[in-house]
Amino acid sequence: MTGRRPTSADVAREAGVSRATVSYVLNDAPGERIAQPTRERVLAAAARLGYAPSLAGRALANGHSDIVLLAMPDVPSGELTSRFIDAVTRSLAAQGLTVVVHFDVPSAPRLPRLAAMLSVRAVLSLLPLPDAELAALRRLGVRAVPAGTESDGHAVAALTRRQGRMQVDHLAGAGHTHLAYALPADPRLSVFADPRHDGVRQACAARDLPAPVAFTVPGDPPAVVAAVRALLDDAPQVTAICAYNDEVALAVLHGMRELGVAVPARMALIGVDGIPLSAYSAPPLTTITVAPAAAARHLARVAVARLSGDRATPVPVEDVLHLTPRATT
Amino acid sequence: MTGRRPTSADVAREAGVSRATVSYVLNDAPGERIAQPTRERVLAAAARLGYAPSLAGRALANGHSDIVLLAMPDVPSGELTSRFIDAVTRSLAAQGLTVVVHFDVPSAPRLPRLAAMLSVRAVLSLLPLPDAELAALRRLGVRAVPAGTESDGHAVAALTRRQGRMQVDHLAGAGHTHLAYALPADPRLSVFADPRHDGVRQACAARDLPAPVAFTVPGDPPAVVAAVRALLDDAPQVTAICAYNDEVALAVLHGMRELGVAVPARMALIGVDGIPLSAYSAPPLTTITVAPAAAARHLARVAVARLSGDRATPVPVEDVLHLTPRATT
DNA sequence: CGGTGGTGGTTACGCGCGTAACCATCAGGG
DNA sequence: CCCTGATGGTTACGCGCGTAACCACCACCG
Repeated sequence: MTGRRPTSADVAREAGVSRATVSYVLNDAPGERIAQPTRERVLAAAARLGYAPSLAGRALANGHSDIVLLAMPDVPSGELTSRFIDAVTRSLAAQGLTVVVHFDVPSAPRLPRLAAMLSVRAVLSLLPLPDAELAALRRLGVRAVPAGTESDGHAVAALTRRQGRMQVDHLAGAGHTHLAYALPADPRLSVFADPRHDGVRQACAARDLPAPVAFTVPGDPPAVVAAVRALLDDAPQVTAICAYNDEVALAVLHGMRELGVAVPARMALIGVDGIPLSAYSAPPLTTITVAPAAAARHLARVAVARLSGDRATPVPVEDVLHLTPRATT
Repeated sequence: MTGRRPTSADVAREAGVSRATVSYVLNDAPGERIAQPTRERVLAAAARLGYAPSLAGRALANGHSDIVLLAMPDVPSGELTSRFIDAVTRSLAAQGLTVVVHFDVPSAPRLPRLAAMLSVRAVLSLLPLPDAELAALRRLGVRAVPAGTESDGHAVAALTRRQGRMQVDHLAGAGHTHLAYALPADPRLSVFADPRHDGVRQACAARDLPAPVAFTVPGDPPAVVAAVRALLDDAPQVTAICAYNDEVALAVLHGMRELGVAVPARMALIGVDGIPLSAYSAPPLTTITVAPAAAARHLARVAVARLSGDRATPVPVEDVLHLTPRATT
């Protein structure tokens, strides 16, 4: 009694039936052959004992568990990430699947090995998986479901590109023609920064504007000032900057302030994310605000839909992204 | 061959030995009874087949898996969180344990049930667990290992309190005697905000200063201005503010700017965290910088040490926290 | 030559579960 | 009265693994 968790045999004994009956009842067997009173006795006994089936036993018998492994890439994770995990967990739980998160830190068992060990039902991944891992997973008979690939409209990339286009739409609408794109220094962010850059380029091309001037914003304040000065010297025709995100934008803003550049008179600036601090800069930052809950729901829906094979009807983009005009444009 | 993953029986056949031998070799059985040439044949066969033991089978035989469930609280997670997960994963992997993360979102199977299903070795948790969950886990025979409790020096609380004390040390050292403490609005943050508040109070008491005036900083800009104005009106003697973290500090700074209050001349301000943006405000923010990697290692070490029952030798606090003096003090 | 003690394996079993195959009981029809 | 067909269960087996118990073999000693 003490410490040992109850097994289906305990439930069977308690209910006065065989173990098989317990199994049939608790799994709602398709060929329903158990009488109602018996069912109820079993359910009552299970409840009384606080019975929870052992995943190990079940996985062994079934050949696979009901675990879906969610592979998170090695990128700095923020609110969006945790909301995404939340949303995925929630919607898969509704299908009886349990989500377990694996952070792809350069340590720890590699993804395929862990997937094999857990006998997972599928591997879900927000970003495209490396080809090598994909192949290894397939070889193990594991369903790998990246939320899309670059070619067929990878969900994250699509959303990210869209943000870049919205930045350009706003700036071009205000009459700007020569734009720059401010990249973050952390190379791990390129999975997001590159598609956003693409979006900016595409939008410029669509409007017959010259290609945006790309420059990288370093991590420490003096270097930021130097980078901004270099941009002003090298590309004096630029009058507006699309920043990778609000953090980069606020760094650039700091550089402008240090150099005495008037914002937005001489240089307009727009970010992405709508972090709380974007409202508190001097001047407050214009940005493309992301509704994290809606974005996460959108991405989770795409991912989960691919799990069942079909394509999701995406959340309308207006619910996920919208322009927050403030004082830097 | 196609799709089916290899079992230890496959390895045994391949190596021309019995399954038991395979098991002994691969687990490095303590009473080493297998000859070296045989060992090597088995290891080679396992490698050739890409064998990975099934956790399900192993868990069933052992009565428990080698999984440690890391329970993450429902708090906004930042860089520290992911670094902590990384550090824990890394150090437990060294002990042959696999970390699996469960995000305590209000959906999804509750922690005790998931722990039972996975036959986990232990449940690790950064913050103290609710008593109800703790009891449920114990009843299931699962070792629950919160990284300390409030009473005996809970690791996160200790670190957090320390930050509050460091804030006061700096301000009092500069001659300030009447302090305020700026609380965040999000109630989920109280697990961190409260101990930090404690630290501030303790440090004030230790120096015979009056207790700090607490006030809450709301989420939207106009409300922030109002809150700051209220503080200035209600407690005009206050000359310095300890903010819960840099975000709160930057919000307060915005309020000061809007009200034309001179910082630091009329009001000094200090944050906690050392987020990148703290360097880019006008004026740049003085703060208690947290080295996220070191902090995560420290917390992970405490948690992992408790798993093996003993107490960790903590990382020297100077490696984790240090003062970054800038222009707001 | 019989016993004795290693050495290097093998055989046998059970962990908790799902499920195919089987069986007891009873009502109804020929 | 026997056979048939439901109905409502039960018994038996195997999933992949760890490990206790067992055994074949050989060297050595008395």
